Amino acid sequence: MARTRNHPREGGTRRRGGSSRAGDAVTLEEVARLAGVSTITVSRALNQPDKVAAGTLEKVNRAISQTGYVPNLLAGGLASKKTRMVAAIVPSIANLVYAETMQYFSKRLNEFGYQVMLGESGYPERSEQSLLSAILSRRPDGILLTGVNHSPECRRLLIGARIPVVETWDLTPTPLDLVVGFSHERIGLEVADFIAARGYRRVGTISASDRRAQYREKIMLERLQRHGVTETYRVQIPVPSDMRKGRDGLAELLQRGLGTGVVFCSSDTLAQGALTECLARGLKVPEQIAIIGFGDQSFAADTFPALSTVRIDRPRMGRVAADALLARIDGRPLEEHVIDVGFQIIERGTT
Amino acid sequence: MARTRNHPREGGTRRRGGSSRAGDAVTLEEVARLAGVSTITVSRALNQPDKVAAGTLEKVNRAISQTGYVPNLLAGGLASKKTRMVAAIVPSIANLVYAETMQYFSKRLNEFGYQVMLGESGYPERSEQSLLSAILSRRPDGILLTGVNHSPECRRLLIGARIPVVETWDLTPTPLDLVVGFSHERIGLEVADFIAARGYRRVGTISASDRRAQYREKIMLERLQRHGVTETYRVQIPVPSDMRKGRDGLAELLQRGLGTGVVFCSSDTLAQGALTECLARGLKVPEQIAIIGFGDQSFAADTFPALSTVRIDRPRMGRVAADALLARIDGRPLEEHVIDVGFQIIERGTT
DNA sequence: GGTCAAAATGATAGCGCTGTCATTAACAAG
DNA sequence: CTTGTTAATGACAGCGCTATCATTTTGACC
Repeated sequence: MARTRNHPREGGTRRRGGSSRAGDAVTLEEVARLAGVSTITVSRALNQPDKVAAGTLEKVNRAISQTGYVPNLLAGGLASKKTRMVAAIVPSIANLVYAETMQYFSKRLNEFGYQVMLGESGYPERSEQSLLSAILSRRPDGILLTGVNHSPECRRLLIGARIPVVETWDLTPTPLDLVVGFSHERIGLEVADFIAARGYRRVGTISASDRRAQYREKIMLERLQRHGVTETYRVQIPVPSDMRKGRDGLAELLQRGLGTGVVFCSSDTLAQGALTECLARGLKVPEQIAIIGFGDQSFAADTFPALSTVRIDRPRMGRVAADALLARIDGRPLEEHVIDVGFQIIERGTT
Repeated sequence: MARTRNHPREGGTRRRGGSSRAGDAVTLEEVARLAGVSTITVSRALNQPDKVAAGTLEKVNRAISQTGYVPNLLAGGLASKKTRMVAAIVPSIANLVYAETMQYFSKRLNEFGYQVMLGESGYPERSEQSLLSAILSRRPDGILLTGVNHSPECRRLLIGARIPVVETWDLTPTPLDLVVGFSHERIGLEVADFIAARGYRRVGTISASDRRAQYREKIMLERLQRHGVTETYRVQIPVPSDMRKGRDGLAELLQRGLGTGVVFCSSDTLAQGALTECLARGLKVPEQIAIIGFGDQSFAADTFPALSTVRIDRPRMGRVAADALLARIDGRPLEEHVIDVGFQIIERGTT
């Protein structure tokens, strides 16, 4: 067969043979030839420029820009066993609290030449294990996970991968490797104390059916009981949280008998929904219904009234997770394998 | 179970040379040996199971699960020149309209065995070119871009990469390759007509300093002029948009003299901020201030009053972009290279 | 000029997989 | 019993890069 089958998809713009470049992508070898050096020198010029003489460096750089060379990190990664890529698994990127954390995480990593590959574990159709497997196939240098609960198969895969792992959004004394997060238990306790201290006698909760949210709620309710607050109403909503569910949740609490009191929501979004429902019904906030959110998302300070909430320092969590991972990847010693970024109850207008 | 490996997880102390990782990763060869077949057969069992006899397949699968083999897609990609990875560049993942689109885009691609690598172009510190370059180094099989305006260097890189490209969130008769989006011009026109038809005589805008938002605003204002609506007030805010900026924007419009009228915001988030500011000031919506958002994000229907807005079908855009890319990657013919997913003005309670 | 260490560069051998044949097995038809 | 055809499997050569070690060049110093 005389046909070349290099590019089965039709180019549209230009056919082969046009410019200096024949058929395929430029390789190191081509650059080396043009610069009159060996391939390894070009490789060094790219990765350890200080190990190459200034004149050579210049020749190489000229050859690179002349050819429009773009390194092939697949080949590089295969040879060096370093992909300069880090994977991250979050429940959903369409949830701002995770997206924001990822933004800071990626940004930090980018500064050090790493790329982040994002995976969403939120789909029930796709097991976390198959996601993890797909991700590990690309040999990331490290991986970030959300939460500390993983199936035995996942743990096995992670251990087998022998790469640094950082778990986030939770805390555990026995991390797989590293954990950067905060204590949902302490949040539950402190929110309960906060509520009790302000004298609320009736408490409602709107919580997503999310392990961590449920845990905060459970702890809070238990503590509340100890404070003598026993009139509680619970509404559970399926993920993903949105304003509608917050509105509906509040409506249901009301219908169940919560006349006045405070409502603790498992996210600011739900809280904003609850707040809106109060508004729509003409209920005074916080006089009749007080509301506490979770997350301290950017909008929390700007609702009306401004939302009282639990602040999680997501930028810091993202950055600290990135730094910890980088340190482990570089083999630098780490002071702590368990990093608590804490939280803070922010009291604004809704309580 | 021939587990000869030790427990390196403690490590971090091992110096270079000491292959704390990867040195002992299971390879195809090991699986092949255990299954008593050649490596290529294992490869086929994985990638084209129908080309392998049932018995062999079973042997191989047993060997795979015994060894805990995880394929190395770097090696596979290098050899086959197919990475089963698609890159996507969005301005910001912490902006739900993009995050959501990406969610649907990724989901579709995942179903076909592709992984998405996300890049954010929003940082001024990092040029789009360097981002693109970093991404192309990983040899994605295709790439999604946000917008249709790219620097000459970026265009060169993209053309040089010789992979399918889909541009989104805009429309152009001359896409680099494919474009899946909607017309900002038509939105500007229709919103203007909508506003004029309802008899608003005073119009304010709160727009992010984003090329597409500015363009919609410009077109709208021009058309409005033709409708004889000339009392206009414009506020421009820096990205990223948030509720605070919407509130401040509305405050500024009011201060500049917009007594009553309609305000067109470049995003639902800004609109929600504007709405909240009205609420805080006791202004009646829509009687005194009418508000139109953009995007139709999930919360738009649930604000109080519910937000009138321009709906963009993000799930569809994500899916269509994925399908188009998949078709191009597989070399399947495409009916259209320019796909308009349209938009829709949704009238709710704020107008 | 000679010596030696450091700097600069290069040759070689893979990394773990798949494309491309070539080979063998299995089996129906002549 | 050929012959031809398809199914199943394998040998081998890379893909484009970097680790490793070898070699050459440079230059500081006596």
